Amino acid sequence: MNIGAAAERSNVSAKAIRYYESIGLLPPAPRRENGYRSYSDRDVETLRFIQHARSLGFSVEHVGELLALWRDKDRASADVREMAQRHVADIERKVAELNAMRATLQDLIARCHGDDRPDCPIIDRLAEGGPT
Amino acid sequence: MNIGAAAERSNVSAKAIRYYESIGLLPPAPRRENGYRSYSDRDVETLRFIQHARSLGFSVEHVGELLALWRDKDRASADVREMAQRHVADIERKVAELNAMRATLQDLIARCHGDDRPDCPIIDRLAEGGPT
DNA sequence: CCTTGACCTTCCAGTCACTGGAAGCCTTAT
DNA sequence: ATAAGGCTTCCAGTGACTGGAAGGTCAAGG
Repeated sequence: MNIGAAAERSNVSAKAIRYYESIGLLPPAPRRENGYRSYSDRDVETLRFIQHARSLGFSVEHVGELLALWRDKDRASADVREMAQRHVADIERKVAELNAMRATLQDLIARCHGDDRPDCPIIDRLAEGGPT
Repeated sequence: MNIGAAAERSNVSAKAIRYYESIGLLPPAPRRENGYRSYSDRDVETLRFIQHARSLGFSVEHVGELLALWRDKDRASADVREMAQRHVADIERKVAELNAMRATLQDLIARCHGDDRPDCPIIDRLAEGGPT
């Protein structure tokens, strides 16, 4: 099948597939006589794997490691688990960071009357920076 | 004061200050005879404002709008408040997305024995994609 | 006077994970 | 014959910087 069909079936854009090939995440696809890339059902499975891993927030680099583990039938599940745990820790750090921002902003919003007067604790906080 | 001192006092790197100037977030700093940029205490306040807004997660573009509101003594606090609210909504979307990833991953992790056997629901889920 | 080191200047490249678009070839249908 | 659509490559751009190279400036020390 051509790249467009593989893209549709895997939910990975043709652009992205070429990109993955260019950075070595995927091996170069075999070419037809006309130069078109040719994909098998197996390749589509790989693309789906990538898509799922990406949608869980794994970086492309980590997806490469997950692919290697997937292909390694002798892998230790502990290795996969550890990667997932590290990634969860990463996500939790980001969530904590975002929640801290949200809390600060919501506090400021609550104290801003939000009418046509210029007085505004949000701007004040940005200007002063100290504990308002 | 030179860019290094302004950077130190504002907690914005010299590189970033030049970058902000290059994209028009800051007006071009006046130059000394030797070509060095010269900053006033007022400029440092502006840089601090930027730093605080950035650390609350506002994009550089939005920081520009916040700066404009800060400088506009006739602003309506409602405008500031609305920007902050939009930003909070944005943060909440991201948090929700991250939490969905985290939940899925934690579920998979819980069901992965994580020893030296290869069997692993995490890899299975990535490969199958369907509800495991 | 000269050097050393710490500044400062500009500009280019790289990050991450793609997307958009241009220019051009291939295939299929009308 | 031509039009539409898919394929190819390559270049540029995104956001918000950071790192580094090449070179000018300045103050202190030998």
